[in-house]
Amino acid sequence: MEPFSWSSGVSNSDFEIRNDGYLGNSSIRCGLVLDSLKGELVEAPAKLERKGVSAERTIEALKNHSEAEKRRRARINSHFDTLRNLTPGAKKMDKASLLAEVISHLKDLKRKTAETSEDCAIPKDFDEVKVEPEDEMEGRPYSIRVSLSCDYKPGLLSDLRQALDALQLIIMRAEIATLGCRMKNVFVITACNEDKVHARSIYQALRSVLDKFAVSEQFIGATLSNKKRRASVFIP
Amino acid sequence: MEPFSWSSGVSNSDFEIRNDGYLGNSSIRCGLVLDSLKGELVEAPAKLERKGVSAERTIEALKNHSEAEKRRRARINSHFDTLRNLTPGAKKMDKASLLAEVISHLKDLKRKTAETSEDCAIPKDFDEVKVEPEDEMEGRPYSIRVSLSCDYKPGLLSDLRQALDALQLIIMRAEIATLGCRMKNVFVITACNEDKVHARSIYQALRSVLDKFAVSEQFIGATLSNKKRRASVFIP
DNA sequence: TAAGACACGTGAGGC
DNA sequence: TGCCTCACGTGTCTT
Repeated sequence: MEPFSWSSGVSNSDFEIRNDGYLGNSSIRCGLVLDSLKGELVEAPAKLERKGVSAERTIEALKNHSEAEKRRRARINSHFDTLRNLTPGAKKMDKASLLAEVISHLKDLKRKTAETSEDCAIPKDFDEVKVEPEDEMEGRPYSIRVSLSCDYKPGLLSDLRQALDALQLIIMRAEIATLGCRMKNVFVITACNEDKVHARSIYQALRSVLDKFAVSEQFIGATLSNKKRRASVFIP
Repeated sequence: MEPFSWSSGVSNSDFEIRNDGYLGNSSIRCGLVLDSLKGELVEAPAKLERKGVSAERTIEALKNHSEAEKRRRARINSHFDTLRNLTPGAKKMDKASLLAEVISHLKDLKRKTAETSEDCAIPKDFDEVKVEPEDEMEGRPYSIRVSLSCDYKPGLLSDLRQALDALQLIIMRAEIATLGCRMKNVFVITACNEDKVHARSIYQALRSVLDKFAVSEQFIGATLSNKKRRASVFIP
């Protein structure tokens, strides 16, 4: 039993015809390819024999084509290499995994930059206290990032600092951004001792400081704070 | 004149032999390939005829192979699509250009994050005043980024502020980071009127403020009216 | 042996 | 027509 047959398209006469000095593109091959749908070897679609094209020109074109394709592959692969070099730990990684890694890296960086610019750039219009774990602080584990937006008030910062001191926390980093009368404050803190830092108590301590200042404002009067509030609107 | 010859390896007997039910991997092809170095069609290197392998198994293997390769290509291409989607303005871009774009984007983001973390994170050990153009501020053109590291001193910030006010500058953004006794300060500023901002005069104004405090430290012990001064510090 | 990754040469299709 | 990009099936090397 024969699974396929040579007889149909690849007869001797076929070869003789194709050997007369004029070649179609695919007549270099014998014309048998695997048809993966049918699962058998079939005759390749017959090409027109171009009567006006010489074999030399066809070979020349074919050579140019394959060389151009080679250059294209080289170009792409050099970019792959570059990516491998500037992606940490992605050396000797196959193309698919490398691309996946690059994608996640890209998303990561995008997220991080968005976060940092949100972090420090512009105080929010509304008051906010945020307490979240900070994973990437070298050395100290269990450090915590606190960010809060509020109106600027004299004495508020030192009160905040005292509140954190009372909880026996070390301030690793402090950033303050102001815009108009608004203020944004970012702390990175760890515990003095090796105890775990309790986000909830930090939040409550800071919140109560802010509340204290908010209450004091109610007695001062609304006209001043209105003016201040308006000041925060006029700059991007 | 014939540029190549069919006679050498692809005789009729060759085909008959290869049609006996046992095929080597490449015997499906006729065995003629383009040698791009010599620029002619040459006989492909002859494969061993594996006597123990049936044609069915070979076809099966070939099918599996090509399908696996298809899956691999699909995997890679889907990553290319993902990259196209999350790279701004890289829709409908060919693979090489896309990769180049991704690479420059990646470098850009890396540089930006490094800059911002250098910007704001930790005050330098040595005193420094840096004045540089800020390109990416929306709305306002000709804005300038000023960053300076120095020891924290009471009253220094308000003096800096007065110095900038004297130059008729608007403070768009102010960030302050402290670590121990050191302080880092980043301002983004533009001119009040439409005049071009002069980096040199800004630098000199800030430098003279720092110099003043450096000198005054030699005479005074810096213990005086700490709290009062600190209260007036953070208003842009 | 089998499965995976890669480079290759080729055909198709877009300007 | 020529040049370019892409998908395809294949040969080869590695695990």
